[in-house]
Amino acid sequence: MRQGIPDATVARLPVYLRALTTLAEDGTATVSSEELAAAAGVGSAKLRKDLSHLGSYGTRGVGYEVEYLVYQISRELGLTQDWRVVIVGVGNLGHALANYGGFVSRGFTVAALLDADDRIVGETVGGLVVRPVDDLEEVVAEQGVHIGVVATPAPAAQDVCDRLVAAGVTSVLNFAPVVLLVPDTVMVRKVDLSTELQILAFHEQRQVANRLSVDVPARVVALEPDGGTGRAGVSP
Amino acid sequence: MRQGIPDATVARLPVYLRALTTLAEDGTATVSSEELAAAAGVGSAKLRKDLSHLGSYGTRGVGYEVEYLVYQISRELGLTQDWRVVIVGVGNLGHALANYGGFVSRGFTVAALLDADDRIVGETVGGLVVRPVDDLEEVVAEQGVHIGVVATPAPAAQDVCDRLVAAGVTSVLNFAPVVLLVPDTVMVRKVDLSTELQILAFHEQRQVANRLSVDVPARVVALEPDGGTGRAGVSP
DNA sequence: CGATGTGAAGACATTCACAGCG
DNA sequence: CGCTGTGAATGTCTTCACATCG
Repeated sequence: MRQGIPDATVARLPVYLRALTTLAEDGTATVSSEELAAAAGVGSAKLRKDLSHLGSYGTRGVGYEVEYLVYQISRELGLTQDWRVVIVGVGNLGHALANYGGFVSRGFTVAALLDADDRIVGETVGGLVVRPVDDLEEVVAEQGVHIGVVATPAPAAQDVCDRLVAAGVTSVLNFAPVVLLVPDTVMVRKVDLSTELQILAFHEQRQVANRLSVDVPARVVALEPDGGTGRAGVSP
Repeated sequence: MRQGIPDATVARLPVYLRALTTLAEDGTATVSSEELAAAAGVGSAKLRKDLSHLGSYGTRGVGYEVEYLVYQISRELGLTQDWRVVIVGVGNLGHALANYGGFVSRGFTVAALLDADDRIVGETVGGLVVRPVDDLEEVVAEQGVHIGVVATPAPAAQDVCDRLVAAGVTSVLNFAPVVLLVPDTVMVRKVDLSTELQILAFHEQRQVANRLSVDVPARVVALEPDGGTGRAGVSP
């Protein structure tokens, strides 16, 4: 039950959480695994297996109590405490991030916005005054920042990341199109537009190829199980 | 050799491609799997296995020719042809996307920017005039759009997605914090800030817990930037 | 010789199918 | 009876270790 939730499960918990909060707003009190799975875009067996890693929070013959499950998942993800975030780089993307409502909504506080450009420093974005990037170490130390968001141009990203790590940040969310090198003790997650588009392009290409060879019952096409639960078009 | 490159491999090819183009700009002619793997932040065995799915493009005892490998990966990802993209929703995030340079850089053309807000329609963003969202079907049909980017507020996302799909789009990149329901024939990938932050929070929480129990040498390892599922591990 | 390419082994994740409980 | 929770089976990905070849 406890001790080590699989990474694949952790990656899906936020999706379940979102579906559950939506249900809660609609006034739904309980859900079956079937219903919740549909709302989250996964199979019901996978959902039940995922939830079983947190404990036995369902009722057989009934389902899950929405409010209770929201709390349990939130606790497991560490959202019952507040995490302070610093955003470095207030360009187009940084603006979008700073104004993103869901950011603050659950457990995350933007401690500061930093930028290297004098023309941006001093501006107010999302209710915060942009500070010079030189304040980085000071901000991290004084505000007890845990998570750094790198939204700088590519050339500056590694340097900013190094400074974040040196200042004590142990989680980094990277929007710059570079591979950040960090010590083993630091966790990095990357969000990359071109990567996503390129993955979509690959699937588009294959789909077009399949469309052309529809008439030809080549035996190589046998890879597709087809029929009922074939490829759902969802991210891995 | 051909027929079915694993999804996990496809998700990493863009990373290799980026590392390779950087190397090419620096004038490097050949790389070993060891070097390229380091630049991409993966293990060398994994890299070789990944590349082996494309074919035998290396030279034993030497390594890979950078230019040649760039071409082969690009071709495999379908980047040798041009994919037309429509961006729906030109708020903060849409602005960032429209101005994102790497967007156009390789194989992607923004066919149009659409928005439902009259105050934004008519503005010029990233060199394009924002058009009303009512033009969606027309734009998709006339420009032969393959990929739709949903950057709208959450409540509008599913509706926009439905219209994209009905108009013939078969790949969708979703930035709205909702689970989009689509037919099996359509591929959706999701980019979600809160999801990423929540996954980081989970690992932060666990790291803090580990730090408190000092005697137990449970070292948090491997961060591994990747597409889709984030994997990271804790070694026993 | 040295680095690729790859079977084989192992780790991890998903799916199945049903026992067990409310 | 209906739905959860879970062992067992299946499938997928990663890692190892070395034969192979330029």
